[in-house]
Amino acid sequence: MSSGRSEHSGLSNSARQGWPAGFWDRHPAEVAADLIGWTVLVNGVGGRIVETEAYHHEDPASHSHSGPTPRNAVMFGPPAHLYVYRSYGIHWCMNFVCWSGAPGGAVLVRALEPTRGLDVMSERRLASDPRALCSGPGKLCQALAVTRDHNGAALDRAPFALTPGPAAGVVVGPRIGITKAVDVPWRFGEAGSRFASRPFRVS
DNA sequence: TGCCCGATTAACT
DNA sequence: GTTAATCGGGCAA
Repeated sequence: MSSGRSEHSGLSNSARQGWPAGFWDRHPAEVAADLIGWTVLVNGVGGRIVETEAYHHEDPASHSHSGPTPRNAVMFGPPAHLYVYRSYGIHWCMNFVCWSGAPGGAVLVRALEPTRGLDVMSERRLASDPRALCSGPGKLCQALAVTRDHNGAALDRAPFALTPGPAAGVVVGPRIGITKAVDVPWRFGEAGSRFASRPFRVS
């Protein structure tokens, strides 16, 4: 990777990335839905986002619900940055911070359709089936080698690249693995994708 | 300081 | 369907 960018074009970083103006300054559920179909790469390795979940500062299930702490501080910082946390003492999970009139919003990236660096991801995951590489928040962080070191990183700067792309359609459902606000339909996925962590209920 | 529990995963029965 | 692995955050004592 590493092309010679960073010229003084007068464009913001987000404009160079092709992000729509104000994209991140919305409710996390809107951002989460619109991120379906986009491509996220870390050092050139990654794929299309096919599953996301939204978390909001007033949402009991969100890490940001009780206000800023050392762990979730990034959620209260600028949008389009990465919030990475340890899950069950074993896995890493990554979120994209967004803004919704108040700080504390984020989108959990739950699954990717692998498109770049399949060989590297297979080595990291010790799995060859493409559907086993990024079909879960812990799995995709392992496949992309995302760890606490990336907490607070900007999405428009190396090693990250996040670019818009089309989705076949977006399906919605309740979030997974939480015990509070279990009925809020803030899980989003690409319709018909075989790379989700779990299937969406067909409506 | 100690205890409980979690935005998970893989390997079981 | 059930469960162990594993550890840091949050809260009670």
